Amino acid sequence: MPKRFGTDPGNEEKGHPKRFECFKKAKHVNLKQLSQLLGLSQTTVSRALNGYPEVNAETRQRVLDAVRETGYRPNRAAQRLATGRAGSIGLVMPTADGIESDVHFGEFLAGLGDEAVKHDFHFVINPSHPEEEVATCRRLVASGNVDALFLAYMREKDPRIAMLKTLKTPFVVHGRSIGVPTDYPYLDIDNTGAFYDAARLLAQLGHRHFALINGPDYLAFSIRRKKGTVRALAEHGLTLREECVQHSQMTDEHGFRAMERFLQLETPPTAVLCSSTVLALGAVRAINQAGLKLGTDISLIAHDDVLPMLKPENFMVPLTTTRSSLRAAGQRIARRLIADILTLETLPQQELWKTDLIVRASTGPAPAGK
Amino acid sequence: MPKRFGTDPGNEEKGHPKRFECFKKAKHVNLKQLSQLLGLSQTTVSRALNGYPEVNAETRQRVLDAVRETGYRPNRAAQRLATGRAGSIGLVMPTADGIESDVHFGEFLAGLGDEAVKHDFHFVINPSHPEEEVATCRRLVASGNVDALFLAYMREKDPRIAMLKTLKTPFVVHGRSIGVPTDYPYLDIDNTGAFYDAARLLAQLGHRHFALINGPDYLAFSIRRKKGTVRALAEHGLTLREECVQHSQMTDEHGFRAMERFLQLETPPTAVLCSSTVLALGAVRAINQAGLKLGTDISLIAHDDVLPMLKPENFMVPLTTTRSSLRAAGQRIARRLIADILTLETLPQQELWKTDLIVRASTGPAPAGK
DNA sequence: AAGGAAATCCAAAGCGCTTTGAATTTTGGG
DNA sequence: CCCAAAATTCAAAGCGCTTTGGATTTCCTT
Repeated sequence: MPKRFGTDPGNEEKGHPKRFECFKKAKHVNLKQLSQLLGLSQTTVSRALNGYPEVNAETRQRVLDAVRETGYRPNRAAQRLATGRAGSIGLVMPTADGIESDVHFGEFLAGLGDEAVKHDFHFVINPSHPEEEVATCRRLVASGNVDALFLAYMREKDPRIAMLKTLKTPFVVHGRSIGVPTDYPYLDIDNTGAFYDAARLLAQLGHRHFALINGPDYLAFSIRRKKGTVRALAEHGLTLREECVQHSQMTDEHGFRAMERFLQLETPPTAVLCSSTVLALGAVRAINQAGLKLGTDISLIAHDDVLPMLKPENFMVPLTTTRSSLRAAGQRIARRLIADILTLETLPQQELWKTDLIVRASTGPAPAGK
Repeated sequence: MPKRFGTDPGNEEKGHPKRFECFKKAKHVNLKQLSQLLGLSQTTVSRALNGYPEVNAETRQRVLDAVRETGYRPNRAAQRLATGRAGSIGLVMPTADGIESDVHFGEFLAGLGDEAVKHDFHFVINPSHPEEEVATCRRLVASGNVDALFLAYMREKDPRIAMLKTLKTPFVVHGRSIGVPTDYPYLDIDNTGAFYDAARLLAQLGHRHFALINGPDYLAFSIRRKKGTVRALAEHGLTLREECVQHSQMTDEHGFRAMERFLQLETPPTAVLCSSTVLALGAVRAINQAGLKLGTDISLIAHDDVLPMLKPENFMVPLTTTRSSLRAAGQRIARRLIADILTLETLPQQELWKTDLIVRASTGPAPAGK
């Protein structure tokens, strides 16, 4: 039971506002006070601040200066009420047994937060079983608590996209679906290209037997990475054997088991691609355990999301990687989402980031005779 | 530059509200409409909904029924403006090179979100270098964008607590600091007890040489876990050798290296405690690599935060663990935080959760003669 | 120098909710 | 049956911002 407030302390100010302003450690100035201070109307000040054109340049400058001096910050709740915008972005966090509430998510989130906090944007974090993602999205939008949505963990023919397009809520997708028109706003990295480049490098180094330790097979990025790999191999007259492909959560353990399995094959691979440095961790372990020398007996390239806690250069044998910062992607998406909200123009923007291929010690020429 | 709206579509409703209400797929009912519908004043309806006592029981029921029928949901922005409460909770996310924006954080966050979304609470996620945490907290509170703070990653004599106590913003700490009065609201698990229990079990099984693979040495939970271990050993006339203690980020790699190092000692430990299943992953790997048999040659107990992606029962040799769900902690803290905000009573509540000690196959009697 | 367009600026009306201060109805004791 | 106290209910005043619809001024054209 909420209890009633006593007399609102704010009322006591009424008598001698000036006095109290000194005491109450700069109790936030509000628009009214600011405009009085400037001898302008609230309208004009508001417009000056929000970049409307019908304000004299000089006046605007005066306002801006005053803002700096007084430390004025508009009350977000009031803005939200007046504009009808919620000032926050929603994100559905997949979460269930065996589903990746993983390292990668945290890193990405840090990027989002980084940017959002600069603009006083909030988050509504809505954990959801992957099965119910569509419903959760819809509910989130309907709640009116968010004015933009962030989507990730795209699948093939992901139903969320079509659904979101019917609503008028802006959204940005991290990744791209497959098999649906790509006319929605997204930010993705060139997964196909990354693994194409990586595989090609290894092929050029003479490797003929490849393996791929990938993410879950239902996620779009996994599919693309495989495609890139296959394509590069094809160009060298090589194929990727199905028994040399692993699809699973990107944990160390899965990396380990996959590699272990590969090494027991009749003709084990000498070149391995990993979808994450986390997977690589396990794979390298298996390689060591088998007594093989990374970079000599077997080459490995991993995709590096630039997780601060797992740096490829710190591996015993530094890892060759395709690199793209997950955090940077988070920042960028937050920026776009916020821009969308503020301008109200949902330009279906698409961005595809190239990855860097960074050669370190884990890659070398194919061992002779293999 | 924000562009001006056209004529507000909402205005068109004015003429024939009834008509449009049918079209605009149940455009949210607001308090005014609801009260008219009931033939009551907004005041009364508002009070009925917020649990104020001066409302007739029958009237309240009528209101509640109407809410159910109309699907009325108060506009949060308006509430925030009227009450001055922000309806959101702030969290400072430590993030820097080598700092754990780790798995554990994501899991905890899922718990927070789970609960918060039920009450329409938002988050303000503020990444910050650990060095600047105090300043970030202060700024976050000053921004007026949050009305409660969540703190984690407690250190010894953590300065944030004293700071927060001077502010009037409610907060809940996940964990407990050390060396400062514990008169603040916290939720912690009994780390000392957990590791005491674990170490005692191993001692009872005849183990005499112990090792501890712990989290960062500056974090309170690490300190407590070590203390619990030492205490249990002392009761059995044993000591924990300094060279058998590892403090580091809780990654697989650190677990591996630590274990590797231990096994090279003159007298290697036969009993190992790990602060996380993630660490255990690495440790187990090192054990296998050394050709030792887990549960026979060497026993291991890990603390299990119940990460969905790393279940102790799925290890090759299922892990004996001390268990406490991180996600449950997140939920509980969110609940408390929200309660604090709504009732405005900052009762300095303390909770200390006991952990479960679950015996699986990774523990066994000390090998003979060791 | 007059008239109209363009440039600026303003008063006031909300946005949807909470809370105050007072009115109205019930209830209970004498 | 009357009156004060208790129980209910209400009208109206904000909360701080945005936006509409004018008002006022300035600047050009002819």
